[in-house]
Amino acid sequence: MISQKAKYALRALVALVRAPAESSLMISEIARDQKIPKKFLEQILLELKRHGIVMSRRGRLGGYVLLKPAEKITFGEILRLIDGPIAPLPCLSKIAYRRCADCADEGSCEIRHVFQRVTLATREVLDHTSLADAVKEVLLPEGVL
Amino acid sequence: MISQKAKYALRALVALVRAPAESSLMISEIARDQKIPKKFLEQILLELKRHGIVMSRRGRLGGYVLLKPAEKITFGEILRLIDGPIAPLPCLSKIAYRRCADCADEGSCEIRHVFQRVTLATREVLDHTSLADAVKEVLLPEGVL
DNA sequence: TATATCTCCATCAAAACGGTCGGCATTCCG
DNA sequence: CGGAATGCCGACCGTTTTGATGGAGATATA
Repeated sequence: MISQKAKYALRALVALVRAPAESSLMISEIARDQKIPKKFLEQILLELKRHGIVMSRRGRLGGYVLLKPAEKITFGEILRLIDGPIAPLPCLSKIAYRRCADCADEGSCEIRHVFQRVTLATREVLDHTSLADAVKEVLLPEGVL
Repeated sequence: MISQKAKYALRALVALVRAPAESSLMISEIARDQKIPKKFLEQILLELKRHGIVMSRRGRLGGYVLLKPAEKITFGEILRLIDGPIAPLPCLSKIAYRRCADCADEGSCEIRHVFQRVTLATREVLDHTSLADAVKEVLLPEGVL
């Protein structure tokens, strides 16, 4: 399961993608529309800002905008940023590799072997699906992809 | 990430698969060989027993044996049993479906749409890989599958 | 009967999760 | 210039989950 926080982050970003071009959205707008606790969303957007996903303006007429084109922001990127590694085992993670303390030899670890396949399949989807893709898909009739 | 507990469960089961036919393994043997905290393993095996995966004998010469052939025990089954749903969103789970409180319409939820693909890919691997498969794979040279 | 094993229940510390609060900094508008 | 609206930031907090550990009891063998 992905965290509630990650879900909120993705929903907020989708909202920004759907916003009229060049216009920004305020935390409170997104919070209201997406039913996200406002103060929690604040934290999330701040984190996304620190990682260069969005930018913000303060004061009256403040708000958030995407910093990169929606085509260049993948689900994998956001998920790693909020929830950490995508791989189901630390010894399979790209961004946070750690040996399993109890594992004698990774090459002959049956569990690793199986989850390696899971990891590849998952990454295939998450690292090749952008926010733009996600928004587009929903507009199309069922089963197009 | 799967839990440490699930990892232990899978390692213990693999150990049972690898054990000489018809012979049982004691908690303490498995714990020693697989470097799993003994008391924790005890709980895990008990849980597997309650779910009909293994059976046990008490007293001197006691121990655990698989209750089903290794070909019939999948990674998905064990994982669901120990860690709960495999799906990354509650609204995509087979065994514990729950609506997302904040989601107006599942059909038009961009996030759900993307993670649906992840879920299918993950299930494809986990529900079609048995303990027997896992043990076999490791014996074979790289890249056979 | 002595001993080794599984069983069962209770407890526990640490971390993660999902928020919430209050104050400060910046920007706009009148 | 002053006030209001907005984002920024750090601290805090209650609950649940995780990863165990401890101890007494049941059961089987020799």
